[in-house]
Amino acid sequence: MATSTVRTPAGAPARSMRADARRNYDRLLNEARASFAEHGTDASLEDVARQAGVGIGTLYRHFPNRQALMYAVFQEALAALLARSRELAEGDHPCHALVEWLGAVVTHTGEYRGVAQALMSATRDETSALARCNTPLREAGARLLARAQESGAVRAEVSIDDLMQLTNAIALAAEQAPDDPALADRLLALTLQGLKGPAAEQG
Amino acid sequence: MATSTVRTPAGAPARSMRADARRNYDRLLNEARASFAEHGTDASLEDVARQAGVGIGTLYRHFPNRQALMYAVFQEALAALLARSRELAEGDHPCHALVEWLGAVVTHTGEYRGVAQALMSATRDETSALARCNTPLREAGARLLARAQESGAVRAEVSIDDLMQLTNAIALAAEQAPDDPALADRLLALTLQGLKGPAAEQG
DNA sequence: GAGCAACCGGAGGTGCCCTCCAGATCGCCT
DNA sequence: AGGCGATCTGGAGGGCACCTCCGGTTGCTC
Repeated sequence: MATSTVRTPAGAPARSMRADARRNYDRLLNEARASFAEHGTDASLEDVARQAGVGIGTLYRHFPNRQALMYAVFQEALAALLARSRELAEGDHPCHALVEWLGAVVTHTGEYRGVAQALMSATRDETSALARCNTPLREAGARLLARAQESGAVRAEVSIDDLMQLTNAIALAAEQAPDDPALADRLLALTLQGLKGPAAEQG
Repeated sequence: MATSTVRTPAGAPARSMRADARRNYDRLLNEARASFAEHGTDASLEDVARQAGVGIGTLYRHFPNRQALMYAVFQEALAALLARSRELAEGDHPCHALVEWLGAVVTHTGEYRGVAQALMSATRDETSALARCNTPLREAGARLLARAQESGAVRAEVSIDDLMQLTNAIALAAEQAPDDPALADRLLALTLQGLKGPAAEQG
């Protein structure tokens, strides 16, 4: 996966683009970012095109569907998350690292309302461009989880798929309650510690 | 809250309805139930009306918006959940009862794709008819949680709001992965037990 | 600067949402 | 029984968004 200086969002054109095309591509991407952040990922694509000063046909030329656009927008958040995972993988507190990274996932996902949902459904839909986001995320998470499990801090039965799915679910819950920004943290803490108290029955 | 033999879905007419009106109301409700189950709660309302053999205007007369229709459809599941909670509240295993009830919530929610999401956003939107679903659910959950906490099986800091939100989130995750029906159970189990293993660091 | 491939953009077909109101229908009342 | 008003019906219609398609335009190459 060659991540050169030029965006290569697996489906959007990367190699030598005509100057006007690149200009429009960038405008669209910027406008989509702003629009998704403000109105969520179900913002009107015609609005995005209009705001970008570009015809709707041009938008669809560059991004054949909404998912492709979301993928492109989500790219940099993805890169940041992968970088963070590498950073955390070198620290001394595997469990803490895992939880902190999951928190970062939730935060980044929450930047655009609707991304969590889209990522979740994309998990099982190979055809979606967004599915390509999930694989690297999953692998980054898997490394952190494995380390935490080796250290004994996390139970061995926990699977990375379940954990990522739950994290996405938490992100989704958090974005439904924008007036309670600490919700995500509390839910993650809940996940970490579980419900069980001192006198827990055995399940 | 008088639950007589006649449906009284708080917004849909209850008192003496003309015979033709009641007939259409019932047809619409049945068709909506089927349609939501098959296509999710974002099914076309015009389809619902068409399938019910009724004009679109009639649908909107009875259910001023999609939420009202969802509310009416979700009523019986809601009643079942409340009944189940009363049943479980009398058993001997408070923690087990709580978890089982949460499982039932996830199951019923999952019958209609989209309900989990709608319920979650309705939590913070008083104007929505669906918000009226949440309050009784929350209270039923609160009773079960309180009992589990009194018995010491569940940590005292856990709040019912967080727990319900997380449960909804799990329901949502589960409905995104229809090919893995056990996902919800695993995620609930994860919530119950937490990630922590034998040598957990303190968080 | 000529030619052509790449690109632009918006008209247009489709589908859905929701409103509105003229006409059909019901059921009470005499 | 039959009339009459309140109630209900249904679909036309305006608005919006999606996405496709293709005539016209632009940038790049030689």
